[in-house]
Amino acid sequence: MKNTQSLKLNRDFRRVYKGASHAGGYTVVYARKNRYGFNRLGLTVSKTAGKAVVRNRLKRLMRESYRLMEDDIREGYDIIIVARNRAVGKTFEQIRGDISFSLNKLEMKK
RNA sequence: UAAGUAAACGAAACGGUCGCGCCGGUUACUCAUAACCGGUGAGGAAAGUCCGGACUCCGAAGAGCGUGGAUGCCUGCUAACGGCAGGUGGGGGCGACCCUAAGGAUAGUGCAACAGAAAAUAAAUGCUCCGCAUUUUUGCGGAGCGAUUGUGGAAACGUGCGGUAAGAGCGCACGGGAACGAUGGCAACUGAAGUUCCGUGUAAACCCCAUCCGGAGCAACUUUGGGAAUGUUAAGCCUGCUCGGCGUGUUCCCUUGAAAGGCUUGAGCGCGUCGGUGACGAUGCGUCGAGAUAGAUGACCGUUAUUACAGAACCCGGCUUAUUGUUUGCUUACACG
RNA sequence: CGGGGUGUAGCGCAGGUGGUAGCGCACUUGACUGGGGGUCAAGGGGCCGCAGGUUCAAGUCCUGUCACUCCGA
Repeated sequence: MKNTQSLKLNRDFRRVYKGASHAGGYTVVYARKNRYGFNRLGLTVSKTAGKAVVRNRLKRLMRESYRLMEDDIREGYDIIIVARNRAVGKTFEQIRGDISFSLNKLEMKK
């Protein structure tokens, strides 16, 4: 993704969790403004969601959803997408629509 | 056709648009990096982490010992193994075929509930004979005996006949078991003829015997700083030598965060040939097929008949577990020829 | 990567030295009360996570396996 880095450190995650959030049907989206000129994306899937294959599948769907709407998102924010356990087995369109709705609610779209 | 049994193979393919990790090339840039082009990119179990190794460190990892651990029929294969192959003994199945921790109970110790006379140096109820007492019934004492008796998983080799006062492998016939044993086999084992003998089970109870094992693990481990003190012994540079300097060595203090290596060419893979019943070995030719670091394989669409279990994190050989499809050999039953 | 623990009645736990598995709460029935609560009495409920083995006999011993959970690097 051309204008986005991945969010890695635990202290960064804890900082973002204090920011704005919106819970959708399958995901929860957190966002907080950062000091950089680009976005940072963190993905979280709980261990209770399933085995490694299931968790990787969810992360890929979430990353692909973000990639396709990256151009419409305002820059300079840290964003975390957390998958809820009920998202297991859902299609790409369901996940993408859920994330898009949450980002609109957070007024992250340009 | 049905049921069963043993194996083998596969784990989607092709195309289009967007996107990701690594490698190579070109261009731009001081570098980091960016763009473009090309190549490459998860499994049969990658899983569980149950064994064995490689590798690294622990001063050395060589030998011995063990109130430690593991293994446990034999022979072989292998780097090694608790794995595999072939066989032996035992067990299951009508059969194809399958299962098997399978050394030692005359080295010693322990345990065997309940029931039963008795659960391991057998004798309670009893049976027979003798003596004494007693009207009889019977009682007491002595000697002999191991047949009988609700039990029990297991009861003193089994059945029959003889024999005897009563009895008893006491003797005989048939059968069973143990030790020795010809033959065959590298061995486990086999076990002819014959001889001797016949009081249980449990070692996945302690134990004995034989064999093997040093410990920890890639978050292993290695490299990459600053300052001070000490020393000039060895190697290197400044010089041909000495001295001196740099650097190196040792010790202490600060920094506890980061980067790089380890990281993929290996007991490798494919196809032949030869040896072996086989596991496997030898050899010829060809070939390079992931290497990330919050962890790369995704989204949408088309065609064909199409998906279950499931995602590498140092590597390799096994084992176990999860799970899908196809094919083949064989067995049994039924029907037809 | 390495190490440990747990699984037994609806729930929480004993029993781990082989010999027919218990305790508390809960549940059912009855009695006391006009009724409820409470108390008392009686009772039901288990193949001890699963599979196989050793043994006369396994919750207990052995092997494999599944799930949950904790600790260390």
